[in-house]
Amino acid sequence: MLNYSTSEENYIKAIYHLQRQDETVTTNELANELKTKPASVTDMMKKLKIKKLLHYQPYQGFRLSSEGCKVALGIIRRHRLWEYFLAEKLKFSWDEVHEVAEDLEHVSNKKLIDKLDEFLGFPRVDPHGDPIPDANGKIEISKKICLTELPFNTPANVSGVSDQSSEILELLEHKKITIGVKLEVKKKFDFDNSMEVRIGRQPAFTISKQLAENIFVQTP
Amino acid sequence: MLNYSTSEENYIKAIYHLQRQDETVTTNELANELKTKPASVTDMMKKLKIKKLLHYQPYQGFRLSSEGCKVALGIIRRHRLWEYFLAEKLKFSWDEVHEVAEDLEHVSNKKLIDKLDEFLGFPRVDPHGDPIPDANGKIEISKKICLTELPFNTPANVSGVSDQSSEILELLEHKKITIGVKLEVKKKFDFDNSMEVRIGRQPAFTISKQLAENIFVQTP
DNA sequence: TTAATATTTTAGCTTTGTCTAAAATTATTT
DNA sequence: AAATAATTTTAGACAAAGCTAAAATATTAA
Repeated sequence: MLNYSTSEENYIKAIYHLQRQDETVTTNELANELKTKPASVTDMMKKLKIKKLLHYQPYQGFRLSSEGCKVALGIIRRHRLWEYFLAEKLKFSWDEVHEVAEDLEHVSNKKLIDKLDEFLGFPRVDPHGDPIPDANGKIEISKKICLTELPFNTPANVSGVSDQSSEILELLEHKKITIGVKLEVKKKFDFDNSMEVRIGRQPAFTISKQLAENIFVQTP
Repeated sequence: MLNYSTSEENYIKAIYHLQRQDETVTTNELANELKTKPASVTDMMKKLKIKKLLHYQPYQGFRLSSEGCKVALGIIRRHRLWEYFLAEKLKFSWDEVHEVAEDLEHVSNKKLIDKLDEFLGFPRVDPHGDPIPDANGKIEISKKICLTELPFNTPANVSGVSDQSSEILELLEHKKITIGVKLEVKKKFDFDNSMEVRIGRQPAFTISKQLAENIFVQTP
């Protein structure tokens, strides 16, 4: 596996994330994501095409090649392991880890990352509930859905919240809803769209439509 | 505290280490240390002078300003804390940590480093026995001397070995001489320059001239 | 104290990654 | 289907950090 510059890595990672939703990524989308200019994107795309990391025909958008995907998964593995380390060991709060991991992820020493993985006990998800690729780049693809879309009686793990205000965190803490907790939906009420959910075997309790809309879960 | 590029940081760090021995650092010395060319050094010196990180008159060599020293100590703090982490937590061996820390040291997030320091229990020396500057840049200046120069009956901590061959490591392991161990010299023999040393209160034992020449110690 | 040698600096070129402005292409409307 | 609008690419510049070769300065030696 070759070595790529920080800039190249940031482009590869951004394309990987953007092409999840859409089929092919456009120049403007990527420029917007990376807070750069379309002309810079085109320059880099030419470079990454030569390195065989992506498929790209002028004016037709681009997507990662299988080699490009492998590289992206390596970067994401590093990013998420560092996020886990920062939250779990250094006691960074949930919303701080991403920014710091953005820098750490570019230190690409395979032995370092594999030993870090081992030290952390081979975690399978990062502090936001996103899956961590293993040393071979394998990743558990479990789609993140909104709690409002979870069918009845289907256990799912809480994997994140979209709003990160202190107000919502206060409420989540009170209701003992934290990342990784296993939830299932028992009832929904059409009147106000509130729902009753249950954590494990504990008694069910009610959460509002507003809260449910901000909670994301993953089914294994 | 401003932010500096990886390249600038490498120059600052190298000057810091070189000016320990000598008073003023020369272009050739620095080029040699950084495996670069004298012309590149001159370019960077002009840049660092403008940033007030060093004192420099053309053809007269250079030394760090007090601001430059502060920056250097920050880099060294990061480097040595990561070295400690790699050795202590990730179980990297002694001679592997330096190279990996060379990359990690450039991630300059103050909160990250201070939390790492706390997580590690505020270690005072790195795995080579070199002191770690604290969050304010204070460093315990204890000179590293060769075991052959240590006066009789003066306890000192083993802080490193110059040779790192497997042969010497085997011998050190056998004699239970590891980094941090407190030693004192009891006797020297002029015939072969061998010496008798003692670890703590244990019985004294003999080490050869060749071995003593490769062991460095620090007096508190 | 000149002359020869070594060191340091300058000048000019290269690469990487960015930018702006203009040209080319694609998409949308009328 | 042509005209307008939006997107994308090209062309040309710039800053950072490096290099080589030549010029300038210091040092050493005769």
